[in-house]
Amino acid sequence: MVTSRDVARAAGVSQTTVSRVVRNSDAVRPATRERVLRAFEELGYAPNAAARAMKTSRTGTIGVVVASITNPLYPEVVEALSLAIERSGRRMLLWNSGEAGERSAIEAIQQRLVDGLIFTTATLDSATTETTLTEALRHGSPCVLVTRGVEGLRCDQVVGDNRGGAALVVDYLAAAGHRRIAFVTGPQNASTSVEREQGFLASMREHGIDVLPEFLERGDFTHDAGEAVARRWLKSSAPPTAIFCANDVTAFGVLGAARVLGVHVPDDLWVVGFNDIALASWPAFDLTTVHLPRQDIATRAVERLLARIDDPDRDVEIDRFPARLVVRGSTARTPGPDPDLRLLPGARPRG
Amino acid sequence: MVTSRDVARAAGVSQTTVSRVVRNSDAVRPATRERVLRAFEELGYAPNAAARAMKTSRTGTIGVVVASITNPLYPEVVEALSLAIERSGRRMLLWNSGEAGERSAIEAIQQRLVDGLIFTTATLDSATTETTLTEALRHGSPCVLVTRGVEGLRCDQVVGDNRGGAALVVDYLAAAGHRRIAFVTGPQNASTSVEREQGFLASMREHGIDVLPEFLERGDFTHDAGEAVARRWLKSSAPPTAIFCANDVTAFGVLGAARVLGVHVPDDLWVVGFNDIALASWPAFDLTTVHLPRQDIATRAVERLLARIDDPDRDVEIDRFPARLVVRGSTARTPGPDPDLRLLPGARPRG
DNA sequence: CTGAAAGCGCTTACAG
DNA sequence: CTGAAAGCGCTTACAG
Repeated sequence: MVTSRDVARAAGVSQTTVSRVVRNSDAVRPATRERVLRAFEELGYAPNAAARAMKTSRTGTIGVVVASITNPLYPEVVEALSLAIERSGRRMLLWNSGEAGERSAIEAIQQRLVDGLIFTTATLDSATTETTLTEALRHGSPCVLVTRGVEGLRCDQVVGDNRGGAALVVDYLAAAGHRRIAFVTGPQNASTSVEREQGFLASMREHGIDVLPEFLERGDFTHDAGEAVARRWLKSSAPPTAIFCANDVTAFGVLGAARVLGVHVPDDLWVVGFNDIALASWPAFDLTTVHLPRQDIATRAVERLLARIDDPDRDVEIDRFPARLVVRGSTARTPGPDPDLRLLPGARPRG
Repeated sequence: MVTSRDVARAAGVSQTTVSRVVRNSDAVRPATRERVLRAFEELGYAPNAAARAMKTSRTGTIGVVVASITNPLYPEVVEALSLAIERSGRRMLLWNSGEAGERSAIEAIQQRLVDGLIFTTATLDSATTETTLTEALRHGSPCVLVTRGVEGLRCDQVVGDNRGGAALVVDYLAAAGHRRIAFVTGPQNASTSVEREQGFLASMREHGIDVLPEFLERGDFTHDAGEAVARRWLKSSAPPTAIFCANDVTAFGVLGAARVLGVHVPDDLWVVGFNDIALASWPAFDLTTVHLPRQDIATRAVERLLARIDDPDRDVEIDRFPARLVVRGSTARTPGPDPDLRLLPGARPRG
């Protein structure tokens, strides 16, 4: 390995000067800098990251914890985060395995392998019980929650307006005359699922539409859950006229079931998702859904984390980004009772 | 920060002994170990990763370079790799941004931020021109190529049998009586695309089927490319009866175009992909495709990398895993001229 | 503008 | 079984 000492010898300067050139200090004479840079080239020098981290107690690495990268939402979240992290001149260490990944990430921050952690899949039990996350927060480790939040947790959080987004969907369906509206939730420990369900229920109440108990089903954010639930509903004697899913992937499963059973979308059934992932706009799905500004959320999350790393004692902040309805072919594009909905999807105020 | 020195003081032992307990050395009396472990708990000690890395010149971190995590193949590749990396007790640093990511990764290995690198998206120009990859190899940095290879490069490579997989598809289509077979390639600098095209052309020749020039189209592995090409073909006066795509995502685009144009699959058109990603089995696509053993490939790649890290001078090895045809609803499941194909997909020998 | 020296928090011979 | 000491490769006051 080539060290700064080797470079110093080759350039005929002290190791201190080499270090100054590496860090772009201006306290170096141009001619000296030149000589040192030439020695860099010749020897193929690269400063040792571990040594640097030890002195500065900064690694330049940000950890990101994801429950499952194969859920198609997360590649988009990870891409947005990695872009923001890269723009800040840092690197991304990724953990992919849910519970185990979270534990391993917490360990990493305690070992100072990363400067901070971004959790994309926090679970709601962190609000009340001791988890690896609460433990990390107690130790003062810089953490930010993104996408999924935990109300009441002393931790920076950057999320979307899930209740508002769900309400937009109900407004839209109700305005089009739907009454038999079914809802498929996600995991009960995900804030996204819980808040979307709350938004759905509250908005249905506001519109004076009953939620039939059999039209409220527990899902788990997977394609198969959506397919299974929809099969049951669509084969029943009194199926829903619209199915709203707590995420897009579940809605894809619903569309799959409809196709298999010969139920025509949107003539016989409207389907709505949540997240507006890239696949939603593919013609195979052409899914009406709720859009969240993913890149803005990711960028803000990284900003918050860097601020927290700089000043561990700053006040905790919660950012909530607005949702927007995106109307596509899985619901009728043709004018319903309220044509404004078509023209300004998501622009219509609630209530 | 709590250091091993703090723990030593609290436990009334030397810092050396603390280090021994951390590394699970057996040269510590059980009673002493107990006392030290208690001090760990009390103080919340975690060994500093940078200090350890500096002494051992091992970081326990493996870098993975991906061109685009939002191409649905790569979450599956990354998941398989991360599982294998985690099983080896190491961590994964992920770069997501193609060219820039590759450069940043190479920098990281030179700074000894990672012990080795896995490239999932090597480009063929590395065979002949100087790239960041060839530079890294020249410096003796441990690298492995997975999924995409570069023939003639002095680097461990773990890939699938792309030519053989493409031939399985042609065998299958030809046996079913197809003659008007079109092919959509991927990027010309990806070995997967090039080899699948070569396999397609060679097998078509073997079967004595002409490849019409207008039925060989350059794609780029994206959904939109598949959709655009298929729209053109399907609107022409003499469309193909089967479209074989160099990857699944392109085939999804073809299926989307068929749906939009009212072309029935598989009655009027057969569609075949390559990779067998999870989405291929969703009812929206139900895509016949070529399966590669992704987890086996990933596990082998990590093995090769760890071996290379241990012994930088060992011989370069190329592993090529067999492909298997998976027949689904985008091609007729009903018996064609050769019913064996249905019963033993992929089991039929070539030639 | 430049350099000698201390020290970041570990691991690892070495000596006992 | 235990500890004192050297040293991994940097950064950063400090002195000149």
